[in-house]
Amino acid sequence: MPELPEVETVVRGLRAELPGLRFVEVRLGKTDFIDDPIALSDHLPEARIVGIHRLGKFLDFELLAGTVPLDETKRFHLFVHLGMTGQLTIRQRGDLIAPHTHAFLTLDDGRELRYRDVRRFGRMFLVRDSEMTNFEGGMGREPLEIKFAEFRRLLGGRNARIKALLLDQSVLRGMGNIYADESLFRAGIHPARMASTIPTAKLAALHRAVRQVLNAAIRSRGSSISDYVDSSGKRGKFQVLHRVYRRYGQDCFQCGAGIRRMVVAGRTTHFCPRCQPAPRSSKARGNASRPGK
DNA sequence: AGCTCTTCCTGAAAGC
DNA sequence: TGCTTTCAGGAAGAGC
Repeated sequence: MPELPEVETVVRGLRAELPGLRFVEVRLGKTDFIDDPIALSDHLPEARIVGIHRLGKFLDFELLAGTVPLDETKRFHLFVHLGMTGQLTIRQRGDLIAPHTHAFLTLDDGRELRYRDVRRFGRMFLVRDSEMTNFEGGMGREPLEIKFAEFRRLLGGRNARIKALLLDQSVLRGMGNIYADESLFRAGIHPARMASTIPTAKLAALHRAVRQVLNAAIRSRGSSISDYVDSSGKRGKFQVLHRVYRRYGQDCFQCGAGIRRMVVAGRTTHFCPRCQPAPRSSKARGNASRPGK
């Protein structure tokens, strides 16, 4: 599923190809994942792509309006969230159309940007440039940029499970299930642990682990568990480097114990019971299951 | 404040 | 073999 490293990989791929080009035509299939399909059809044609950025798990296409100005500055943004199974790829106009492709944004060089999303958990919407500050203000901090002092301030005192906080996009933007589990393993912290009980040194280890895991995943061009592909349709490679995620029942690479899974924050959570011990005092509720039982 | 449950959606995998 | 059920999960909303 696309999280920060996957979205970053897609953004980098698109950024190498698209800036300077104009959209010329919009064709939409199913539109239930698009906030306002008519707005897309009205405003994207003739819009010029001036930049492509990542905000958390969102792709941000910075655009200059063509014939229909969205506001007086003519600058606006197309936001795309890939949800669970979203794919954004650049194709030639005549290329075979994969099933579940729901948006075709034709470019003035003859190619097209296609959005495919089997489960349609993704999202697409426009944001006025004047509303960007407000929009971004409602989001959490970038995990790769946040300094430890703020990391500790935002997470340290909270009476919530540490994994729930890592997944909360209004705290940190961009972490998902895979990288939350992988970061907690590398920091040696049990996912159900209450954040307020984590010693500063451990919290610092988590802050480091988050950056290390995300950067390593970006270098591997993301994790392809099910549908994820980059902007040219290629799968990522980081899934082979996962140490806990989806390794239920297999041996921990670090200590040999069996990797377990439990539900934390409503998500399937993988962890090593020996490398990430549950704190003795506060019972880490939720029953970790062992393979075979 | 923070938790669980539900909803959205489809295909793969498990169950019978 | 083939049909039915379960599961996966990002995010938002309901209800406790």
